[in-house]
Amino acid sequence: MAEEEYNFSLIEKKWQKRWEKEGLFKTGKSDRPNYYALNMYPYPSGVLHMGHVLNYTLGDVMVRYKLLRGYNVLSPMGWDSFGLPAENAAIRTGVAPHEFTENNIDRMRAQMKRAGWGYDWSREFATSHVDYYRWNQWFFLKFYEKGMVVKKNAPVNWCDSCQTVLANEQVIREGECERCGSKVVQKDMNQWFYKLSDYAQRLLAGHDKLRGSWPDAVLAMQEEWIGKSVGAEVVFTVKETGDRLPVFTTRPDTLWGVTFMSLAPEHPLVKKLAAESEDEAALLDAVTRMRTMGTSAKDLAEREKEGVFTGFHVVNPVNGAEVPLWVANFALMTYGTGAVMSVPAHDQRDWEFAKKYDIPFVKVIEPEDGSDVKNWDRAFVAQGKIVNSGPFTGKPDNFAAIPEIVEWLNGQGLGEKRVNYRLRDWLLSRQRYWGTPIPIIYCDDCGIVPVPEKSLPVILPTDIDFIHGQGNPLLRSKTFVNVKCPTCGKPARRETDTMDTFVDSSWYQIRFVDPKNDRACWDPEKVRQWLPVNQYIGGIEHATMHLMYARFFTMVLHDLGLVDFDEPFTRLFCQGMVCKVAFRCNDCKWISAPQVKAVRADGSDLDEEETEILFKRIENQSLDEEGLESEGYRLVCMVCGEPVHFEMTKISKSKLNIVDPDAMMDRYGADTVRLYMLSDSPPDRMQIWTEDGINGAWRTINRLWRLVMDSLSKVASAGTPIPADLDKTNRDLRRKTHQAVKKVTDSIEGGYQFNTAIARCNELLNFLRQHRDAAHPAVLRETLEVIVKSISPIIPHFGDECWSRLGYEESVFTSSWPEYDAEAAKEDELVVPVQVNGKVRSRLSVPADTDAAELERLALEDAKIRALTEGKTVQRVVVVPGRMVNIAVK
RNA sequence: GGGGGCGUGGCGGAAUGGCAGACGCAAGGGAUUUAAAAUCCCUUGACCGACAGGUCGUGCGGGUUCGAGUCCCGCCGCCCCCACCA
Repeated sequence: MAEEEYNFSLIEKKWQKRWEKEGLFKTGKSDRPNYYALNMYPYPSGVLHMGHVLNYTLGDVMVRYKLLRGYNVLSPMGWDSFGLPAENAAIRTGVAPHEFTENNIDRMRAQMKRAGWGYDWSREFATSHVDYYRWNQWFFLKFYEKGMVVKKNAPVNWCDSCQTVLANEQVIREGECERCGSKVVQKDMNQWFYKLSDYAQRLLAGHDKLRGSWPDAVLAMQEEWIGKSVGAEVVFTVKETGDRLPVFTTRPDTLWGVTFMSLAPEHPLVKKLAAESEDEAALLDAVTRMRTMGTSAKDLAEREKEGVFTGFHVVNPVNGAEVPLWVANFALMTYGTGAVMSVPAHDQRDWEFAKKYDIPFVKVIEPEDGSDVKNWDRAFVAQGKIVNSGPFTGKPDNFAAIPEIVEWLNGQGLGEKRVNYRLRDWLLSRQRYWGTPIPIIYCDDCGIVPVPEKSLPVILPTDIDFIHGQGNPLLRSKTFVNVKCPTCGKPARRETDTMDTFVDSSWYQIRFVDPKNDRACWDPEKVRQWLPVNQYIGGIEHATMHLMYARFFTMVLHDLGLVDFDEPFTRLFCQGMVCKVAFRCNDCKWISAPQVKAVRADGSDLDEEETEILFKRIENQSLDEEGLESEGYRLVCMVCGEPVHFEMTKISKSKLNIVDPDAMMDRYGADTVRLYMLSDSPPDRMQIWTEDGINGAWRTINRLWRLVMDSLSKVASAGTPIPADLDKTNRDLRRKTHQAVKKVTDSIEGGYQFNTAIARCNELLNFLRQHRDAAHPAVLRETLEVIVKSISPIIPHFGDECWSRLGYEESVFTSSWPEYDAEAAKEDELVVPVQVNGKVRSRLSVPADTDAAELERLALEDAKIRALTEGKTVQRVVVVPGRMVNIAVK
């Protein structure tokens, strides 16, 4: 038999050309039901990484599956092309950002085509093109008219390395910049904001709609980020000056226990009181010191509570008590009112502060044991009896009494119910060049003047000098900055800040339905046809950034009457991280695998083969650090000789454990890479990359190929009917085939379980390999077609090649998903386990339709069972026909 | 401190409350080969046993059930997110 090697390189190119030529993924009007599948579009960094490969492969499998299921599928791709890397490259190399961006797009588009991902490229756009970003400006004006965008002075996050402010959401763990990882500092600045916080309640309420179709983790993160808390606002008064001082509290039940008041260092009242203070300088000094302390989570956790007494007092409205007013480093200006009523007996933070500064404790909630605050070693925060609290003294359950207390406060005019959110407004301005210019003009006479709609777009100028450390280059572009005031015509100046690039990604999913429209942002008819997105796929790192902004933006667009839905993504799927073992040297930090040397405990070298085996075991986790040591090996750094440790971690440049998708496709082809990414684990879990793993996927493809090729001479021509009177082997083969159809379909429909779908195909493949010689030609064809179709969304080039070898002219993706024949899948004989007291003791081979009574009879008659039940009392027999028999004996 | 997720062989992982370990990787043995690669066949949870077979086994402790990896309660461990949020 002539062996034909699977030539992936020729085959993949051939089918990519055909799909493009035949417009397989071009979408227009159709009678079929619509399905909009979207993957998070990439920033054009220039190269795809493995995270992209997993993301886009998942999306592509769904697109092809839905095509086979008869849908009219929209699968677009574009570029999130504004942002810092292009601008930084310009500073470094002198290449203009647009040029850098275009080059990167060309490279990545070629990589995407090579991976075989099917997109409607006629819809492609890049957000840095004026045809796109002009609509950012148009939306800005619409938001402005509606009062959804404001300019305000506020404490903001400043990244010194990126030379720009950042939104709250873009400061990640430990107070680092989301882009560059540098420490972020707080500054007071006058900036543009979208009023995200106005939508806190709507964003939260929307979760009801999304629950079940978005990952729980994402909803939980958003909920946490929105941070709703219900409580009361109570107005205290500064005794000496009469200034009103409202506070927010979730614990109005402890109002009678307030023994001091804390102001955030940035609180406006601090400056005012300092001016009236006897020792202004000392107070301001202390406050300044507090403000310059770090704000990262780590800093905060390690930092001691610190404060300074202002010399002033406040009056507690519920009982007239006069308590000292402090400035404290734990009070945050950005939450509540910036002032905290402090109850040391019933709040751990206040407890610590009061201990340090010797402030009194007043017990107002009594624990069950009746103990006193003197005997506590920490604040009492659990449920208890209200004591020492005016009209509420004696209430048995403090938490249950809260609504009543709030009601009373309201009646007395002392306070009212208040819902507070942690969510802050979305800081929009960026002091950088490569973004959408904010369409605003500043006029000395007219103030802030929005650019009139008819003067849009405000085009980002290209005559720009990029100089490192000189701030936003737009400031130096006289032709850009100098402009006439649209209202009075006098000389005025343009806003030089640009928009956060997350504005671009907040509505790109809508633009894809009408990407070339130059008269409107979109045609409402096309939007109605496609949106909201049926299935969105991307990384979970966007849970509180992009995904939150896009939801907000959609809600505002809805309220502006521009769309008639208010959630952008009906279903969301988040893929897991792609990980690989990484090596860390004590001295040089992360090092790449080739820089690691394995030696024996005595320092002697290993030969090449031993080394290879050892590293393979480390890579596939069959050897951990302990095992390595106990086997008498250790790893050393080839650069400095220091010991080396290893761990499984996300593939990244900085950890030096990257896998280059191009190199993998050179070696194994796109289909093998795709198959491997999906075959091992469920796609929402961590994926581990190993050489052995990709090699296994390569073997699977070749096994399949040989099976199909070796069968070609035997398969009947398409359409040959399957005879009615098949022998047992052929009936078995048909049964397995149709059981596989059902299982594969369920695996895909039941939530992206491609690992089990692939396993089912493998099972069928293994079965067919054993029985191919006995297979009837028509049955053989049926089975082969099921395998090829089922696997084709995952390895599409392979699928189409096999499909054409099976004699079809058209692409497999224009055919239809295999049809499940329940009759053929039915078992005619079953092996039913018989348990005694829950343990399997025997098995019965019976016709599939044997009823319960018959099963019970057969089970009790079974020799093995009788031996075990002899002399005992059968108490109960549970029979589940077709499943099992359980006999309870004593 | 709060929230989310997870815990099954040497590894990734399968199991509508009903035969635990599908499928794959790694490992061992064999066939083929001058040799290697590739391919094909067999074995592979642990323990006892020559075999037949038996015993134990899904992080730990309880519970519900004829029957629990799966459901309930209480622990332990790991991962992720948030965190001086009043």
